[in-house]
Amino acid sequence: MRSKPATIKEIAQLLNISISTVSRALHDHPSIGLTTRQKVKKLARELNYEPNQTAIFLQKGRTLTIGVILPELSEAFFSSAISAIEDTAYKRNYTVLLAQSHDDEQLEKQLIEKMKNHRVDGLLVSVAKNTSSYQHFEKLRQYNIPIVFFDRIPVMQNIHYVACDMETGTIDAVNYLLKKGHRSIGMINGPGTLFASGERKEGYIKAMTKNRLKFDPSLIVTCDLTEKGTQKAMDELLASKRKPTAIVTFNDYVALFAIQYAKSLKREIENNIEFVSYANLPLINYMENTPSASVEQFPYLQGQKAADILLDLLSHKKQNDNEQTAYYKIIIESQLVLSPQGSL
Amino acid sequence: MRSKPATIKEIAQLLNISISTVSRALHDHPSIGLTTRQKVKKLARELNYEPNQTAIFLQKGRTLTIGVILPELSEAFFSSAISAIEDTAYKRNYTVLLAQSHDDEQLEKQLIEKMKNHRVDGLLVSVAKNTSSYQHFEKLRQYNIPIVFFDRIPVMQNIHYVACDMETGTIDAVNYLLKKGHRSIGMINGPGTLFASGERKEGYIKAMTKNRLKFDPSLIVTCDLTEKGTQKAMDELLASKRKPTAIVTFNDYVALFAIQYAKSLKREIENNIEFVSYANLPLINYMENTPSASVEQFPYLQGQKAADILLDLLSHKKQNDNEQTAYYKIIIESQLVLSPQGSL
DNA sequence: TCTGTCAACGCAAACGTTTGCACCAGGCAT
DNA sequence: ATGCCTGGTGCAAACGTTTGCGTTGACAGA
Repeated sequence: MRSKPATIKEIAQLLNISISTVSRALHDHPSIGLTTRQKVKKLARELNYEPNQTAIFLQKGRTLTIGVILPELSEAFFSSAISAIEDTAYKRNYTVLLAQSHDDEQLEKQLIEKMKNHRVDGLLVSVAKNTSSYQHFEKLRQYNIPIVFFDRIPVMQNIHYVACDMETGTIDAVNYLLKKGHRSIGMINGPGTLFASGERKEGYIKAMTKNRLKFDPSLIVTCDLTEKGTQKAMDELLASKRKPTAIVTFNDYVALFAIQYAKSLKREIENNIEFVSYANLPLINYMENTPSASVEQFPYLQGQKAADILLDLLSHKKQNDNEQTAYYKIIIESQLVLSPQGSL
Repeated sequence: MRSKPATIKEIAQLLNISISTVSRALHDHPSIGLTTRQKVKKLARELNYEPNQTAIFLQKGRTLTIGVILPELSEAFFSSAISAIEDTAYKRNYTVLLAQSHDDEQLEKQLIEKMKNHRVDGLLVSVAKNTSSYQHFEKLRQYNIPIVFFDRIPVMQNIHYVACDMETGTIDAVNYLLKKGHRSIGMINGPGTLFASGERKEGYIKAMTKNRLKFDPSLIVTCDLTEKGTQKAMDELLASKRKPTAIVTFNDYVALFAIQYAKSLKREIENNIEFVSYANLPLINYMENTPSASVEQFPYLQGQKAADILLDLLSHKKQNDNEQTAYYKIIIESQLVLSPQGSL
């Protein structure tokens, strides 16, 4: 019947008491008499009263809202992460404000602004793949809006983040290939700007040296993660003196591009290259010509942890406020999983 | 340096002018002199002023925010839809508040409440699969918060929705198979409780009868969408008198299970069965042994349309306000798309 | 000189809450 | 009787904006 939601004010008028009394009654403030309290609550129920959050936000300076900015919602990895984030936020009575950067640095900056305007209490960010300057993140620090990064971590000091340690997974992956007899193992890595690229490289090198194998830099090439970029990377790799018989690729997409490209070359050798990748496609299990193993990155877990950290940060905010000393740096161990079909 | 964002008030004090002048200056109100306007804007830029949305919301009664409630974010269909929704909302300067119901009716109700408290301007909903009562939706009507449903539509009068018509797509699929010479076409359908199953069945029957072929009920089997269920369904189908040479499956997962199972049988005939499915896996393009065609449901388009409708509704709100007469009922025609690799 | 016009600006209410403080009656001890 | 506490309540400021209306001052026309 009513088109506008009931307000505390109306309740007060109807009951002939003051606004503050109503407010306190609804919050079970001890200084309100039992009878008034009950009267207020009763009427509130009848009027279907619901507090206007926007007013509360303005008054309290907190919105019970966290912003999430990530590159692409439709990517399996991120949709899984956002699912986790929403779940844990919901449990702590927070709501999530969503935005995707489409891997565009400019857009990412705008979104940060927007989130700030919306006065989110905190931010969860997986940075765009070609973001190179981090001022927009720094800026938020001045406003005391905590950020927790996940998966795609910027190269910054003093930040909270949760990421998956690709190094151990990579070591496992290389060891796995070595054990299968491969001696020349290539790697198609991501852009050097990504933290994740560094880890993969480190893992690769460590695994090689630990196995007393010499590390050939020409066996690691980078690419921009596009199909064309992958093909270029493959060309480089195949042109190297020590043609790799196995290749570790930056992610499943790159793996698929590379595999298709290798097949298109129609040469026996290229066709028999064994691939290992990093899991982000749920479907990999259903496919043929998949990488023979994948390094699992646990997107749901990452999202969950990141949200947990942020919410913890928010609930402890009063205490340490600006004297931020400790930074969360959660590392989830990646894990090598063999494809069901086994090797090629 | 400053921990709190600058306010309009501070600008006013620093410039020794009134708050209202600052506000108007920032909005290019004609009654403000050029010089003051420039002074204000300059200082605002220097102070890094950003309007506090929560205050504006309170004052204007609109939040420039839309809520989205859907069953499961990590499902490819929905993650694609939400991606579209976010994109179109962003273009119109809206932000999306996200929540997933996990197909739980109770949770869905709570989320609706929460969205209402957050004063979202409108709502986009894909209802939980076992939601049976719709009062929580009705209630919103009283508060004049428009809802647009998409994909999963409740059985209600006078609602806005956008959905995909599976029937035509199914007809196309069957016709396609008939044209390729198949005469015995099987169907592995979903549970009878799903609306979507009914549509598929209808389409199948219509296509058959329209082509003057008799409809053999034993060629339609249902399954619970699991791998085991699919295999059972396949067994039923293969045991039927008229062994199908082509099969339409409820979705891509079922198709993959069925294809793998068929291959495992290692018999020439089973191995040559042609499959057509309903697209929900983005990856199908990268795979071998895929269905030779898919009925596309356009999740991105559905999300986009639904968001468009909602935003239109919101922008025209003043005019018609409560005298809602016309309801958007958008049906997107599903469409048969052939796999890139062509048929098997 | 007076009136009217108009550009430029300020006042204050309003949006819905929360909360520190003041207030008042009644009861109790001194 | 005076003082003091205390349970119960109201006042009013504050959060940051927007906006209808009122107020200036200058300047043109008479």
